[in-house]
Amino acid sequence: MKTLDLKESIGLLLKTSAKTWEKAAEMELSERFGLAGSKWKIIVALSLKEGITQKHIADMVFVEAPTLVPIIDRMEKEGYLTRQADPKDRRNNLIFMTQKSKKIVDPMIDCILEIRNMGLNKISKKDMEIAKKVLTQIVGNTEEFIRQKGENTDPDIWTDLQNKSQKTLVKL
Amino acid sequence: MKTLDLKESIGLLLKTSAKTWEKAAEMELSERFGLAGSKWKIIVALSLKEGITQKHIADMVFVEAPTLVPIIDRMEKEGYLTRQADPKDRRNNLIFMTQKSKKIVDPMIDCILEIRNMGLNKISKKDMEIAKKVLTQIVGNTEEFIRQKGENTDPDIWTDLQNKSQKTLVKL
DNA sequence: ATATAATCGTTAGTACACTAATCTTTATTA
DNA sequence: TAATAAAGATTAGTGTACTAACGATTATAT
Repeated sequence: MKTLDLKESIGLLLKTSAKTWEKAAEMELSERFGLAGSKWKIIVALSLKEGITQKHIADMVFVEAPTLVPIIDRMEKEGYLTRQADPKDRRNNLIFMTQKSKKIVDPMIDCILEIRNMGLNKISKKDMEIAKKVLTQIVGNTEEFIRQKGENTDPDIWTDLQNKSQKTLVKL
Repeated sequence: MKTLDLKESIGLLLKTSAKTWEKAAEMELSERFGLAGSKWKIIVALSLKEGITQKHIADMVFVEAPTLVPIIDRMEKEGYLTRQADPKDRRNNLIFMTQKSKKIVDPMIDCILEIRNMGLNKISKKDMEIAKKVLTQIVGNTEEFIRQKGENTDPDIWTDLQNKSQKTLVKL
C-alpha cells in the first residue's frame, strides 16, 4: 500500500497558512470592532466603492450571493449600512455605508495593516515576491485545470484582480 | 477615508490558492472515487496508521472531533471502515479500514500526486522551496500572535508536522 | 415586437465546521 | 482510597457556505 509524504504536501501548507491567517484577523477585528466573519470585509469593500450591488459585494468578499443576504440583513438592522433600490435597474439593491461604519473604516484598515506586518515579520521582500509569484502560478494552474474539467471557474477572480479590473476584491 | 491596496493582500492570495487547490482535489477525488469532503482524507489518514482513535483522525485531517462523528457514521454504513472498542481504554473507538477502502488507497494516492504535479506545473524547485519557507514562516508568526493573544493554538499542528511527530496530518 | 435569455435578490434545503455541554471511562491527587 | 480532573465520543445548537429554484426586471434575438 502506498503512502503520502506529508512534508511535501503543499495543499496542507496552503490550508494551514490561510486558516491561521484568517483566524488571527478574525480575532483581532472581532475583538476591536465587534465585526466578525464577513462583516468587516463588507465594510472594507464598501470603503473602496459605495453604492454597489449585493452581487458585487459578494464577488469582492469571495462568497456567493445567498450567503450574504442574512449577513447584510443583520448589518442593516445594526445600522452599519442601508439598502437602496437602484432607480436605473430595479433588480439591484445598492448598498451604502452609514456614519456608524464610515467612522470605523480608518482604524479598521490600520488594524488590518498591523496584522499584515505581524504575519510577514522576518520575511524578506525578495522571498515574499517569489512566494507571491509561486502562489499566483498555483492559482493559475489549478483554475486552468478546473476550467478544463468543465466546471466553469467563476470569472477567474484572481487573474481579474491582477488585471486591475474594476471589480476589486477584499480579504484582509 | 483610508483604503486597502488589495494587490498587496497576502491574505487574499492565501485564501484564493488554498480554496482553488482544494476545489480541484475535491472535483477529481469525488469524481473518480466518489469520496467527497473529508472522506478521502480520512482514508489517507488510515493508510498511514490504522487502528487510531477518532480524535487522532480529527487532528490528522484538521477538523474538530464532533465534525467527524456523522462522517464516520456514514463511512461505516457505506462499508469503508469499522469502529472497534479499544480493550485497553474503553473510551476509545479504534478505526480500521475495510477491504473496500484498502483497495482504493493506491489509485487514490496516485490521483493525489497527479493533482500535486498539475498544481505545481511550471514552478521551479528553487522557487517552490522559497515559497514553502515563506508560508511556514507566516504560519509561525501568526500562530505566535494567536498564542500571545490568549487563545491557545491547538497543539501547533504545522510545527508538529515539521518535527516528524507521530501525529501525521493529512490534507492533499 | 414578442419571445427567449440572463441577472439580481431572495428563499429553501443541504452540508459542514465550530463551541458548549454531557456521558463514560481513565488519571491524578490529596 | 476517595474525590477531582481529564480525555474520547457524542449530542445539541449555531453560524456559515453552498446549490437549486423562483419572481421580478432587464437584455437579447429572431
